Amino acid sequence: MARAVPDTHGEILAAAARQFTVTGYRGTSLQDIAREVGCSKATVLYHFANKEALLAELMAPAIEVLRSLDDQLAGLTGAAAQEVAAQGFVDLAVRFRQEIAVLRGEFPELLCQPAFAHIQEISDRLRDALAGHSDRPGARIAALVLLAGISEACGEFADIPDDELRLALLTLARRAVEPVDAPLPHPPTTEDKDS
Amino acid sequence: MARAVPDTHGEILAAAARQFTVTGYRGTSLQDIAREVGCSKATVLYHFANKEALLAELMAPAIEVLRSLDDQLAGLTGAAAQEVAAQGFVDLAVRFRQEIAVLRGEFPELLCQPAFAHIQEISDRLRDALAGHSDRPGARIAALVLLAGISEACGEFADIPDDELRLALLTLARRAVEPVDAPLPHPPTTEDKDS
DNA sequence: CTTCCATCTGACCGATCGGTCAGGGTCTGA
DNA sequence: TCAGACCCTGACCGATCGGTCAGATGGAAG
Repeated sequence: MARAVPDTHGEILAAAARQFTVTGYRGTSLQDIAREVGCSKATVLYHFANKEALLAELMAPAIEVLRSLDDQLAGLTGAAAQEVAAQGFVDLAVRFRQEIAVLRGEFPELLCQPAFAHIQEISDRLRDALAGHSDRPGARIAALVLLAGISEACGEFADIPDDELRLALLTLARRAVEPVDAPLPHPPTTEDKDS
Repeated sequence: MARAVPDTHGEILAAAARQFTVTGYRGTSLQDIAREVGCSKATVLYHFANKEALLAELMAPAIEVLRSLDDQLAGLTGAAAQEVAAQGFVDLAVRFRQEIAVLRGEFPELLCQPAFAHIQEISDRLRDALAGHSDRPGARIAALVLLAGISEACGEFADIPDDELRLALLTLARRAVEPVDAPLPHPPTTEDKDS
């Protein structure tokens, strides 16, 4: 009753997020987004400088969290780094299921855009942390498979509640990560003080 | 041996494979492929009916192997299904690193093309087998993360020899798969006899 | 020589892309 | 009443896309 304030800006953002996850960034045209919102393509470009700016605003919160995770990771090594990386990334992936799914496959090209500067380096560090900073191929491979798999997968479980998905992914990550430093079967209760 | 037979057909195929893995199917134009081969765009379309036919011929061997894996999987249950699915898919992913990387992210749209009929159902069955045919969310999630992760990742390890990559991925898969109710009745892998 | 056929090409097509632009409504505050 | 900010639009632009087509080239067969 009060007022039907349109909030076209937000509607465009939401429609873009929906379409990007289905058809991908490249595969979604501004026309498609405008059609879903019910406005003209020119309106989309009135609210956003260009298509890239739309994507950047869409991804901003997720990128912010990724950056702070990167800060947390700085200085950590070994099993501690693995645990923080796993927890942090699973949290991030679950919270931003849609946003992360947007990047699906178009990662390499999208990373060239200035809005995503340094994202490549950050995810490289994240992968390195998840591998326990080991250079063993097995550890590196496991880390990459986990990161890619979680990213790819969590967009497809829209029906599973956040908590359940987070728990399942974290359990999986802990099981899948290649144990570092001490491949012995005894429980890893001791945190390493040096490396 | 000094034969200067051009084999333009094969060169186009190889160039397309290379470019698709880097820029994706949608992101690669026929012009791009022609430029790399050193011929005209019309030549590409002389050798292939259209862009989709090029992709189809590129993926045919991988799809054939995927189909036969699907046949092997029929009738298997529990841990046996998990093991066969893991081994089969890791083999396939390593052998067809490039081909699989092509589909990167564009899976949902590409699957609509007639050349890829039933691929969706086959990979659903594969995922189900890897989950030990369990309907527990944890098992389903682990299976999807593994399939997606392995697909995504193995294209990035061009520097690692097949054998090493296969072993690392298989070890990871066995570690990451959620164990089904019934453990393996006998020590796993009486393998090492396969060709 | 002529004929034939496989190969290859430049010119061209319609469609669609992201993006620009001038201008038309609508609301508000002076 | 009017100026100006805000929101929105149709028409249009150049570029590029996948794809078509008539014709040039060159080697083998007759």
